[in-house]
Amino acid sequence: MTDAALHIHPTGHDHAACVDEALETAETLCVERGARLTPLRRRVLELVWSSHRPVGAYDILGRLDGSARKPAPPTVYRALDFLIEHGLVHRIESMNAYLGCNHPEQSHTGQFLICRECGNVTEMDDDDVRQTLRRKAAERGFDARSQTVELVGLCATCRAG
Amino acid sequence: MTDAALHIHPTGHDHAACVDEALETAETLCVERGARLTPLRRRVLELVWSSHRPVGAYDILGRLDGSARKPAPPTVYRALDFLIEHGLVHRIESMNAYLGCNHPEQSHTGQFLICRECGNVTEMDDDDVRQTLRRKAAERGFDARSQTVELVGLCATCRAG
DNA sequence: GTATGGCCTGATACACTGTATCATACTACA
DNA sequence: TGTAGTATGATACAGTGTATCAGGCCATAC
Ligand SMILES: [Zn+2]
Ligand SMILES: [Zn+2]
Ligand SMILES: [Zn+2]
Ligand SMILES: [Zn+2]
Repeated sequence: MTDAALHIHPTGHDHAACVDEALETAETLCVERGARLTPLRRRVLELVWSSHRPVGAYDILGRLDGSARKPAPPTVYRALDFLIEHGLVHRIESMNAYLGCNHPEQSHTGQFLICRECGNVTEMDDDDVRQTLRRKAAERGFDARSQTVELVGLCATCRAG
Repeated sequence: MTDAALHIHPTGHDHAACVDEALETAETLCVERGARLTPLRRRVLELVWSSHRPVGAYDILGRLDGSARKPAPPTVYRALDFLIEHGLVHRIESMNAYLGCNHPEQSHTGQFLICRECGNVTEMDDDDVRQTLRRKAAERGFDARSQTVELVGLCATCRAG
């Protein structure tokens, strides 16, 4: 599972540490909330975190295949639903794919920066942006309850390279 | 979709005028640009404009059926690609559906206010929002080239009603 | 200890969304 | 008229997501 293709993040950071931290945070959070991070859900979360690029549900499904049984689509989607509900994973709407969140403490919807070159996605989670959108919508009489913000462009690394 | 979402609230506006204007603007624009707004593309645009709610590709496909021949999916998707390319239609990523644009003069990507009650969607196209997002992304070294902004909430009418 | 109820997973089948590919028809222009 | 480019028809398939029912696991109550 240490597929090199999954670790092409150009910053050369220690991604194993990202995964470890994400899993540990998830454990802690679920204990606090009385939510059950079952082995399956934990495994799905780990697979979502296999890189900083969004992962498709069927990619996850395929990689779960290594286990004894061959799970079916609902298995993955249910696990993803759980993880999303607890803020551990975000869905990238424009890609039909899923991305791990690295600060799931408070539930939120971030803003996503999608690099069209390397495919990496980073989350902004900027409160100014959130408030600006809320206000601009309110000026038009619209009460915004959830926000989807996804920007496509070039990340710092790919601009430099 | 819930029953409520299927209900178009009675804003009482003359929607036939919306459609007429949209089609006329499209005609003009395509002539200016040397683009060919063929009967099929015009019909698809008309169907997208059948309401202020995003329309699915297969909904369009179904309604095209009234014609002599029964078109296939690629027919609709190609027409939609053309319309999107010319800014006449936007794709709502979070709904896998398509919405007519009422100011397609300059190509743009707007911000969409999606009412979860009535399903109507209005476009903001606010330059402050656009610039704020560009700037915030740039602060993180990210060069944003396109933006997807979709807010879900309650429209003015549904809040009042 | 057993029963009950809730939650999690397995499994089948299907619905919805979008694309690859090749063939045919139409348009514009030389 | 011939030809190149564009638009549509048609078939088949790929990718994404859900409905539904059945079985398994675990905690609490009796
Ligand atoms: Zn990492
Ligand atoms: Zn990049
Ligand atoms: Zn209207
Ligand atoms: Zn509404």
